[in-house]
Amino acid sequence: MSSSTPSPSFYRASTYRAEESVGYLMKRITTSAIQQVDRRLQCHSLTSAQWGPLMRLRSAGPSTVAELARGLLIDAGAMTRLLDRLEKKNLCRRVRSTVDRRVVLIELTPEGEEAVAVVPAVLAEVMNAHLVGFTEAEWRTLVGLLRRMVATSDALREAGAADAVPEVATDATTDAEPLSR
Amino acid sequence: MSSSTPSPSFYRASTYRAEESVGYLMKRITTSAIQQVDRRLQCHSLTSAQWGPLMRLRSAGPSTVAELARGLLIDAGAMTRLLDRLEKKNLCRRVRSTVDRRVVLIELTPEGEEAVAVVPAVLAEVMNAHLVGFTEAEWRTLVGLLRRMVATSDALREAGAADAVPEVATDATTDAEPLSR
DNA sequence: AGACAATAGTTGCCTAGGCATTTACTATCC
DNA sequence: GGATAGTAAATGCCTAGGCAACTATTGTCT
Repeated sequence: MSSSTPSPSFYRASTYRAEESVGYLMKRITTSAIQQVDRRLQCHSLTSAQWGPLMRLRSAGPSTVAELARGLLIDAGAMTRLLDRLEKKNLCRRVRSTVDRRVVLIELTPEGEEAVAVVPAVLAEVMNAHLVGFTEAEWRTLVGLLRRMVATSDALREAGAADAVPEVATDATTDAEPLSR
Repeated sequence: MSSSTPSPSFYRASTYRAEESVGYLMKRITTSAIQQVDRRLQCHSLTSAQWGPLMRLRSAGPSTVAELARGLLIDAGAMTRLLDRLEKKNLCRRVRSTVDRRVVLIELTPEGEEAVAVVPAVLAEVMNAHLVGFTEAEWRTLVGLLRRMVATSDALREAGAADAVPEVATDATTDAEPLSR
């Protein structure tokens, strides 16, 4: 492995400025979006973290804790506690699997289905509001560029996971280590 | 107020899918970037939240708690506690202002300056790594689009703050005396 | 001068996420 | 068939952010 394209040099340590960083810009945008969504959902007593699992359960049906955590990019432990809060609010429930008694299936309650029903409209509204002034072509361009970055980040993660394996892995046969640790 | 351009309809409630949402895509990218930065800075015992204030202090010099919080898009209370941790690690120090005894100026310690020195290189490296495959033109396009979204989100926030003021607001005599702030 | 509002910072209470460890259960290997 | 490794979920300890209440200080207005 590690035969990847070299990184570009758009940013350099000596000239790095947050205002030009795509990371900082994205942080500002996502902060705003989360805030707007929160504001619209607080009357439904849903927080920014809580509609995620509910939406996922709605579209994919009953799922395990691990599946939800992976899909929402959070830790399994955090997911357990998030589900505790949702279950306390009676929006979802845990059902122990009978075939493999380790796994817990999470499913929406009727109240959960009702609560999550308003979410897609809110998300669409907030996203659209942040894209005021964009043409459809510009929007598609943006989505395309972001998708490429997501793919790159996935590749980065895989590469990192590979060299994070302290076992057998690569003992002395690593011909190139681009960014290891 | 409220004479703004109507929002586009790129997203609709009935067809909303996370995979096409710029919000979800940005979340995935920023999650990855934060993770990568954390990994590279953990040997310097700096977390993803902690290099922010240090960088800001480095480039802008001693600042107040409120300035830091605003620049880093976090709550003032959270900033107080973050500074507690940084001060405990001896990376910055609080100095009570003599002209206005309410304000606390935060300044880097020598250890803080040393610790933050490596940060720009890490940020540049991680950003570049996420932009593998991008031409410079594509990168500039992306930054341009993101900047427009940031401007839109700022406008959204202002508008929201405006209608969130239930008080005096526009009484009829407000335009007469713009005196002090 | 004294009442008043505004501001800067802090603190308490809540949700939230990361990481390491633990517990229960399952699969595998000899 | 029994030790062992692996897996799913949960738990403890940490950092972290939002919001509301509070304290101390400053500015303003009459």
